Amino acid sequence: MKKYLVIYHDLLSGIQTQKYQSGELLPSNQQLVMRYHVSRETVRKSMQLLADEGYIQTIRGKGSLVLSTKRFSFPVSSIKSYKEIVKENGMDSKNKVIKIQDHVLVPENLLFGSDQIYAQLIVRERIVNGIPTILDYDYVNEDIVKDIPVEEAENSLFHYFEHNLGLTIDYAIKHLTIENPEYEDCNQLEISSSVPMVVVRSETHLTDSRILSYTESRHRADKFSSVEFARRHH
Amino acid sequence: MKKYLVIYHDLLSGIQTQKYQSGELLPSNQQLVMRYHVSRETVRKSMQLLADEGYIQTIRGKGSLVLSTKRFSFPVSSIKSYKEIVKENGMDSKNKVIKIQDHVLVPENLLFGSDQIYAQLIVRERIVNGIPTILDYDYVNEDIVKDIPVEEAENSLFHYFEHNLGLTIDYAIKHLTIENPEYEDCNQLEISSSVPMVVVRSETHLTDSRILSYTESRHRADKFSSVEFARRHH
DNA sequence: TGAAAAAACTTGTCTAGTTTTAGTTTGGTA
DNA sequence: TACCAAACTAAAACTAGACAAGTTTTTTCA
Repeated sequence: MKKYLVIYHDLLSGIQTQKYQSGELLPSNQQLVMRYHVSRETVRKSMQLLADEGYIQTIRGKGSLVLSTKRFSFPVSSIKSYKEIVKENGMDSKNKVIKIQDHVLVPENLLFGSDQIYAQLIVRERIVNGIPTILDYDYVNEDIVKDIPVEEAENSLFHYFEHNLGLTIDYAIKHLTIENPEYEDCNQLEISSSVPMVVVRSETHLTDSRILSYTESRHRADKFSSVEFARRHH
Repeated sequence: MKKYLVIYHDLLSGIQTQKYQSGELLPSNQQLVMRYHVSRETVRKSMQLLADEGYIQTIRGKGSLVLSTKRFSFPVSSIKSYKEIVKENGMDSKNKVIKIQDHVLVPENLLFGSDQIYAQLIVRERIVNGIPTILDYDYVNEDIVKDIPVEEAENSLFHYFEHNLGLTIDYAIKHLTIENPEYEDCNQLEISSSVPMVVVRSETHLTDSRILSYTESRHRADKFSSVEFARRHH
């Protein structure tokens, strides 16, 4: 693995296990240079990543301050699989595949101007702490992935793409709106039509910019919560 | 200004003015090294910023691809003043100060566990395309900023903090939830109580990690739209 | 002419330094 | 004791290279 990622992951797990507690300083760049036998630029690359993601705040002349750890959230501005979110937040969650359908045209309202393609549709329900909370519609580009096994969809599509197929997911564009529930929402999630839905529509891309999938994620608004970290560039 | 930011801003404005169109490649690292008389690492830092923010996709062996430009949005995962958003999106918008009040305790539900502080409260209404859309409650830390002039609040608080007071805003943590409207929401925004509200509560920090302000931003959900770019780190 | 090899570019990672900027500590002086 | 300046520490920005790993173009030769 790349050196700067090794250091990044070491420090991150140190923060997550509270070896480095919030309010404390991380080891200085120079200390890490000696510990890992790398150049300072490499150490700084790791720090940059941690700072971008809101884990630390570097202060010139002082050191790198560990910020207070994040609270539970559905992340809008990072790419994580549902499995990863559940794991990070220690949630009790189940994943139910409702439907898998081959060779479906991706609906117009998910395309945002891109070309229309055929995809494999996977509909899933996320049950968080016993409550059906999210309905997910994944349209996976059939030029890239074919015949997704049900048990993989039940587990994690991202994990299947990355580990079994060797694909590298790189970036996504997400649109978030609030909408009235459809019949399907009320029916599947067992809610009244007065509960609004948070709808996140996204395009997921590979490193070569090809579109891997379109996703529509429909959340009960009353169970929706998102925490975002943002940094200002001057 | 820092060299890498000069290059970053040059390239960004080139993308925004369509001098570099989406689907095309930016000038190569080497070309930029010669054009700006800087080292390659400096050029790469600029590219890194553009890639992080979703403007380009770098492809090894090929170059830096310009991605399709973003559509209108209220950004959740970046720190921008309302003024900046309006400008970027060419919106017609008015800003009305409703109330300014000194020495107010910041409400518990905005603190997320931080210590309680006294602040100057500024309540504002954002009128987008003639429709009252957003209610903003800003609680500005009175240890840092005192006596904000009404005309500055009418214009842009961020601009006042950064340009008049020389403060450097650095990062923010934002919590997004969907809630039922309060009486004040319906009254000020002239909406029925059946329109849900998108509520964004945030802490804004300075470079030294001190909290500059707490903000509660209440949006009519039917007028809310957010586009986010997310990159996966491997 | 066609295929393979080589050259020329591209970005990615890393090194080992220098100079600048900004806090912290400390020690002397009024 | 209060305060200022100097010394110290640590990160920020930058430089000038090296080599790797891809892509594209050109050349070579069978």
